Amino acid sequence: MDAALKALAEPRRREILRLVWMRELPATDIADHFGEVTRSAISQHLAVLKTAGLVTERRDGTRRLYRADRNEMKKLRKFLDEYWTSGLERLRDVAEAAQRDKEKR
Amino acid sequence: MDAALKALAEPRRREILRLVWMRELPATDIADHFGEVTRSAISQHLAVLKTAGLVTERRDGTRRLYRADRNEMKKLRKFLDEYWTSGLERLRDVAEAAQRDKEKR
DNA sequence: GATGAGTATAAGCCGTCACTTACGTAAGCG
DNA sequence: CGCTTACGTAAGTGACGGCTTATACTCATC
Repeated sequence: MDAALKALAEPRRREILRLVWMRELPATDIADHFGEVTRSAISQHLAVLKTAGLVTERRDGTRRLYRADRNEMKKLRKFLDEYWTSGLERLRDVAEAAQRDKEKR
Repeated sequence: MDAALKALAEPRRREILRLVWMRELPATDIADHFGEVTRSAISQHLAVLKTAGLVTERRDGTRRLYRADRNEMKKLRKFLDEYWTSGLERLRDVAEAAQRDKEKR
């Protein structure tokens, strides 16, 4: 989850993710979309996305086809929705704060 | 939106955000929660979160009280939900890909 | 098996980032 | 007014991240 958020923090990776959101695309086509950057750079971004689980890779001959893993994105969304409000740690922190307040009085 | 995602990529900032999710908290109390890091570091994290709009600051005497801006988080969620599927650019890309396919044949 | 297309990986550069230490500032209090 | 409390800000450092250039890999084709 940490890796996914980090991966999304990079604008170029978000753009890639969008490109392969609805269809598979070979690395070259993805790279072509970014005129001002090397294929190598894109390849590295793809590696990051793949490691983060946000993208899947399928080989077809010499080509590698990438596609967004929408399910992983769904998990991320769920994480973002629930993380802040998840119970146990929440309660512990409230207790700690109350303790501090008490001590100060 | 870019700033918000970048801010969330840092685990410590997510933890801070969780601490001030349901209640205001002065900077010192937040810093105390992280035994292994300096107050200064936390202060800098708070600045990042504030710049990203994820947190609001309210002054009370010498203290500064922080609280999560839940509305901003909502906006972020919406962005994450819609970005990949937003129409126009999507269609343009599909057209481009089709063009490439055609040229290669 | 040599050649070429499609792609990853290695090495190195440079900017950014999280961190610490040191200092500055502003509000309350004696 | 001095002192303390609660904080931010400046400066410096080490690590990391994205980039390029150069090299290696892998699969099809001849």
